[in-house]
Amino acid sequence: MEWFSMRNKYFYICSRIKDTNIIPKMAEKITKRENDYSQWYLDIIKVADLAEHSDVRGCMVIKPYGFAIWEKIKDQLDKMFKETGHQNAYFPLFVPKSLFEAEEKNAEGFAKECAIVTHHRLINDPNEKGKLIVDPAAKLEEELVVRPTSEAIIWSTYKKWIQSYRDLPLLINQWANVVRWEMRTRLFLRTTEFLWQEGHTAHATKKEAIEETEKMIQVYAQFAEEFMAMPVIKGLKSESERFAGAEETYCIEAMMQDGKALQAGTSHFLGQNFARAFDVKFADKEGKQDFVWATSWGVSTRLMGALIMTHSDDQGLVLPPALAPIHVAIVPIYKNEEQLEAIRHKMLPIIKELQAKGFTVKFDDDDQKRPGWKFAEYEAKGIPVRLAIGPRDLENDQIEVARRDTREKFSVSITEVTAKVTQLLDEIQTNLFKKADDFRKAQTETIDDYETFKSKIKDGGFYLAHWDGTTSTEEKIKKETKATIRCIPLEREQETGTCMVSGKPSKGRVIFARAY
RNA sequence: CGGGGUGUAGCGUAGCCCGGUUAUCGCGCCUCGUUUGGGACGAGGAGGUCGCAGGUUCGAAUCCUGCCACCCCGACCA
Repeated sequence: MEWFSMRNKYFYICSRIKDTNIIPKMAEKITKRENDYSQWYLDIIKVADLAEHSDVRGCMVIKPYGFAIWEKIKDQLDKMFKETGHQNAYFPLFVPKSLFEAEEKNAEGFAKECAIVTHHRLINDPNEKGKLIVDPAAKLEEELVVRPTSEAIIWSTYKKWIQSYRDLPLLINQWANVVRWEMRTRLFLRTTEFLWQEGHTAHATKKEAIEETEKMIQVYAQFAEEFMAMPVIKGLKSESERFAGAEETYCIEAMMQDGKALQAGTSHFLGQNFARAFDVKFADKEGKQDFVWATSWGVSTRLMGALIMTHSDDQGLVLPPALAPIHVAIVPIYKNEEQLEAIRHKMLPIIKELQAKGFTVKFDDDDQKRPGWKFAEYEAKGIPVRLAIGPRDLENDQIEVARRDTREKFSVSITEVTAKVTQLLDEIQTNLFKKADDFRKAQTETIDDYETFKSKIKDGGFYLAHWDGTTSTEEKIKKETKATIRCIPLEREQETGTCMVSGKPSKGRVIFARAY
C-alpha cells in the first residue's frame, strides 16, 4: 500500500511541495525524470487539474475540470433530493452571534472554529500611504459569524414559516459554502471554506423525522454506490462522534485505498433541540401547540476527495462514467492537414452516435500537443474511454480503444465502435465498484483480541469488534491506537459478546478504523 | 496555543556555515526550425524589491536585531 500513500500525498498534499522526504520515494516508483522529482510532482498536480490551495489560508481553488466533476455530483444529488420531495432555497452567509448561540450544544461544538465579521469598513492608513486599515469607528454592534453550518439562521427563519401542521413537513435543501477555521487543512478533505449541500427539514412527529433522517442516509448511500462506484457502510455514530446538537447521527463510511476510513456523508436526527432553541411551534389538528421535529443532512466537496482516493492509480484519476465530465476522448494521429480531415470525416458520424446516446465526447485535434502528451493527459484526468485513430487505422478501417480502469487497449472495427464504447462504459462503472468492494472486503476483519487489534490497525482496514458502549472505552482505544468507532452498522449480524477492551457485555460489533 | 523548520523568477531549487565580479540550475513561458502511434528535440530569448525593516561593513542573499508570512508535529475536524 506504500504506493497509495504516495499517490495520496500527491492529491491531498499539493500544498506541501516542500516536504522533500516524500518526493524521492515517489520518484523511486514512478518517475521518468530521475533528476527532477520536485518538478515531476508539480507537473502531476497540474495535469490532474482539479484544485489547489489558494492564497487564503486553507481555502481551495477548484479549477474548471475539478468543478465540472463537482457539478456532475451536484446535479445528480439535486435530482435525487427533488425526487424525494425536497425543494431548494438559500439562506444568508452571516449569522448574528445571538442567533448562533441559541442552540447551546451546536454553538459550543462550532465555537472554536468560527470566522467572525467584526467591522464593516476600511480606511486609508494615516501612517502609511496606499495601505488600508480597519476603521475602528466601523465596529459592528453585534458580530456576525460566517456560517460553519446553517441550522441557526435557518431555524430562526423556520420560526416565521411554521404555524400549523399544514405547514409541515418542511423539506428544504440549500447548496452553499461554509467556513470552518480548522487548525489543519487538507485539500478536498478539510478546507477552510468548502462547498456543500445541507438539507434542513421540520416534521410534526418524531417518527416522521427519524424516517426522513434514515431516508436521506439511504439516498447518500445509493449515490455513493451507484454513481461514485464507492461501497459504503451505513451506520450510527457513537455519542462522542455525534453532530453537535443532534440526538442521533447517521453516516456513510467508505474505505480509501490505504485502508483508512472516510466519512462521506451524514444525516442527523435533531429531535426538538433546535425547535426549542428557536421556539418553532406548530398547532396540530386538535389545536394543541408542540415543538417541531427536525433533521439535517449534508455532503460536501469532500466527496471529490473520496472519489479520488477510492479509484485513482499512479497514472492519475480514474472516474466512474456516471460522474465523468467527458466520457470519451478521441485522439487523432496525423502528419498533415489532409490526414486530419480524413480522420475527422470518419469520426464525425461516430461522435454524433455517441452524443445521441448521451455521452460527452471530446475530439482533441489540438495541433500544439503531441499524441503521447494527450494520452497521458486524459489518463491523468480519468476519462473512462479513449479512442485513438491514425493513418494505420484508416487503412484497416479500425480504431484503437483504451479503457482507463484497466488500461487495456484493443482495436475494433469502425462499424462497432459505438456499440463497444457503450458496453465498455457500463462495464467500467460496474468494474470500479467491484474492485473497490473486493478491496474493502479483503481489508475488513472480525476481531476479538485487543492486542491483535493494536498491531493490525497500523496497516489500516476496518475491524468489527465488540464494544461495551461507553465513551471511556472508546477514548482509551482512540488514545492507544488512533482508531475511532466509525459507526455502529445499521445492517449487522445479531450477535452479543464481550467488549474486546473491558470484557463487559456488548450488544453487537461496531466498526473500528483509522480515519481521515 | 506549545515544540521544530522555511522564506531566492510562475513553480521547484543552489549559494548562506566561511561576506567580494553580471545570483545557480531545472521545469514552465516566448521565437524559429525539425517532429507527431505513449508526456519530443535543437538553437535563441524574456523573466529577480534574494519575505519586510533596521544595524554592522569599503561591500550583505550571506553576519546581527526586530517584525511578517508560510509549513511540519500535537489538541480540533464534513
